[in-house]
Amino acid sequence: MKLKDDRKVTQIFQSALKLVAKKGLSGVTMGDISREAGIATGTLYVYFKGKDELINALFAACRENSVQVSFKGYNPQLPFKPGFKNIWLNILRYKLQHFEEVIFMEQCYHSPFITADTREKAQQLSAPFYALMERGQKEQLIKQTDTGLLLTFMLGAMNELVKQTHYSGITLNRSRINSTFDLCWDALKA
Amino acid sequence: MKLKDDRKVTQIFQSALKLVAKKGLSGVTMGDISREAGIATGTLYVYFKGKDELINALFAACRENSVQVSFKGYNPQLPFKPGFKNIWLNILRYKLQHFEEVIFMEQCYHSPFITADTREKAQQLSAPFYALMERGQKEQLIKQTDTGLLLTFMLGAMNELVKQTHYSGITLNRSRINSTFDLCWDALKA
DNA sequence: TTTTAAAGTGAATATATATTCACTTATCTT
DNA sequence: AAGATAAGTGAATATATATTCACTTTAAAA
Repeated sequence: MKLKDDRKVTQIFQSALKLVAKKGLSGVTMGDISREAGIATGTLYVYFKGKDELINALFAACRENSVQVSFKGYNPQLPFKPGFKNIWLNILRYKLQHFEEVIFMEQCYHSPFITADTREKAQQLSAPFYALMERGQKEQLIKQTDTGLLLTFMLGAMNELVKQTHYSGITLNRSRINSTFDLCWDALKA
Repeated sequence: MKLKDDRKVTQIFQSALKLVAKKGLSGVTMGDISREAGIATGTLYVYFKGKDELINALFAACRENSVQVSFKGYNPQLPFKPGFKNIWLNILRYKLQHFEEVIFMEQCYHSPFITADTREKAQQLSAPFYALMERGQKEQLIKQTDTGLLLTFMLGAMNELVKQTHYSGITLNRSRINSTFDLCWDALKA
């Protein structure tokens, strides 16, 4: 028999992301999403039990995807700084290319949609980032401050940078990206 | 005859902030707000034309207040770094003490509630911050990078730090605050 | 090709939420 | 104290939104 189409889920997700980035979580209805995705409202309920499940699934998917992409090409054998920059660039590129996800995740953080379970699973995916900072600290390259604080500082700054870049319409060229990296590195370096 | 009570507006604002921080903008209803404020739903409409106006007014009030507090005690005659740290501390303290506003502002940024006009007026209040960074650059103390970028970096990092602090339940003691300042300063300094 | 079951539909329904309004209460003025 | 006006109320109404379901379409299996 016919099978649920993965591409359709992607399409639903894309539509939801686009709308949330434009109108915020509070401004998006199931009707909006289905219209944007070019499907009937009822079809959303074929794929998801309801709005809550849709939002939670999208949240989880974004998180998994972004973490997975972040460590692409990272080789722990290589020296710390280039490895760190590699990951930093992966994160930045991902956020720039998936601006809508940045906004969506931010909006979700304080919404009643995201369940404790979803939140917890997302948090668990942070482990590799903590490990990275700890390595930098062991090698005396990174400040001996609470790793949670360092990560939050870095990722918070990056998020806001991505937003500013998006709104100002500036395209980050290589030199601009490098000077942005220097801001981060100078902050974190021991 | 009787006058609309300023304290009641404050009470409404406080209730809205508290609820938005807990449930997100999408999860808060006019009924919730009135219940939390201990008044009838109809009373909200004595003070505000509707939900939109309430949210916009709150947004503007938060923004004005935070900017005003930021420059408290700043004396441009004094050297840059202590003046900068003074402002930085003002901002951090404000955000820590008004955590709910941090969340509210973040949630609002991509909501359909905030009008272009409100947004513009908020943006105009940023001028003193830009001027501050420009001064630092003139004195060769701050990196010669786009001031918007520098500010975004700093404020984004601070926001996220405040959130992390809040969730982890850690109280920032003096030494912890200082090391956090060092992260910011090291990032920005020339 | 026919059969079968899942995928897809969208108008109808249920639910949640904003807003109104006829009325009550509080406060100021004379 | 009486009259006048604004503030406050909350049930009733209007509106927006999520969700359902009887039905149609599609595609795999027989």
